[in-house]
Amino acid sequence: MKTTAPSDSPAYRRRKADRPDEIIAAALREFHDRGFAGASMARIAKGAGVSRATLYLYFENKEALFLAVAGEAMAGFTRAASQKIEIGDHSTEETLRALFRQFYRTMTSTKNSALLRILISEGPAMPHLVEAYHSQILTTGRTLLERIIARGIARGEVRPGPVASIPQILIAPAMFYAIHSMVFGALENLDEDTFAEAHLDLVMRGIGA
Amino acid sequence: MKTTAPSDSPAYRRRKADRPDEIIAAALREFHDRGFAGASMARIAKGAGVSRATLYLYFENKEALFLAVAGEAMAGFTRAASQKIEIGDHSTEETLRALFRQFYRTMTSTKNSALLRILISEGPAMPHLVEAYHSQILTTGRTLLERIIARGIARGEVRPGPVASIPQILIAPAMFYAIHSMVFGALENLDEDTFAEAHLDLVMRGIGA
DNA sequence: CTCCTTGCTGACAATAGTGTCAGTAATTAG
DNA sequence: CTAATTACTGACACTATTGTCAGCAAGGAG
Repeated sequence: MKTTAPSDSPAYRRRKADRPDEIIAAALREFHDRGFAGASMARIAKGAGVSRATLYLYFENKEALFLAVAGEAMAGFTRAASQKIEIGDHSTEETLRALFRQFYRTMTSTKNSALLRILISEGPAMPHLVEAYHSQILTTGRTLLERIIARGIARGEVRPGPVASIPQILIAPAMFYAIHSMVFGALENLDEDTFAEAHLDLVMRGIGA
Repeated sequence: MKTTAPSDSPAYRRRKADRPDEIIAAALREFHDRGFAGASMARIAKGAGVSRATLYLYFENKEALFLAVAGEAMAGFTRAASQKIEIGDHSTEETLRALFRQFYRTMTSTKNSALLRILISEGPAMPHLVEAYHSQILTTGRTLLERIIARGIARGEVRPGPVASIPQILIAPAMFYAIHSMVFGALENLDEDTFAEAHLDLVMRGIGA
């Protein structure tokens, strides 16, 4: 009783070009919700609107699909980041404000919070993934912050001190926020703007000259 | 050829009192390494030196064991925390220094970093666990920070401002540190003392009057 | 319209894991 | 030393999931 005429409206369409992205999108959701071990290829297939066997047509196995998902999320992250954060001729405060804003917006997108969760939960079992994230994202962000701080010191806007040697600490509140809303978002919603403002205030007073 | 005389040295000992703790300890390792779905009751049993069936003698099923593990970790956390952090008559800086030190020491213990990882990865599937953590630990910590800040303001050591309304942000760097070493510890080791010092410096300048 | 290529699927092992149970043997009581 | 108790185990049934493969049918080529 599904179709009046069996020959009309084919059971499936051939869409070789679109499949990988659709599968990756469905897989991202599943891995995000259930982690690597808990994810089921059957559910991913259903989410992507294909049969389970099709997954193996495009990805060698579950782990290959997982790495494709993570790689895609990382690519998206760096793509979004490199767009806006070029250091212009603004003050240190304005530069950091723009950087943080970008960071908050990026980290609260499902895609990147999923990447973060995945990294934390599956890290021990996937050292090459951790390594990739570390070299592709962390070191980039670190040198960026270093440049901003060095410039701030040169301009007399930033005071040299222990913080300057560990620039990563400046974005810690943003990561805290991301994780907090990821885990406790349902129970207690920290307002993003308020938090971001407090973050910038803390940092600017904390490192200001 | 295992034993010369079969009747000597029994195949197992009955140790009803010690089993639960040993099982929970083995389970903590397994859940930490593999997450809930990835954990295997067989490996936990082997780690605890008992047969798999014995686990079901003490815990109804995998989830019950998991909740026992998480509950134990939380109890240990609050036990350790409530010991030291009573607010004495020290300056705000000294109070925060002691609090942070306690926090760094606590969070880098395997037990609590495991709890954190578990919470992040299994949170969506275990809302009651998230709720328990939130009410037992987060709110306690929050009110503690609030008291410290309020006292600091009253004394003129702390400046009122946006940070004062979101006291959680003060421990964000410590959580950042915990997660960073959890995920990237093998690749890049942030020195705990250096980081803690920068943390305190950032916070004290950030909120100081 | 007919044939051919190939994207896609349903069905098939094979494996790994959970939870159960009757029975064994370690320990205690008498 | 004997009997009763019960902590503990090995083996079983069952389910869920992964990865494979021969064959069907969608859609272009001629």
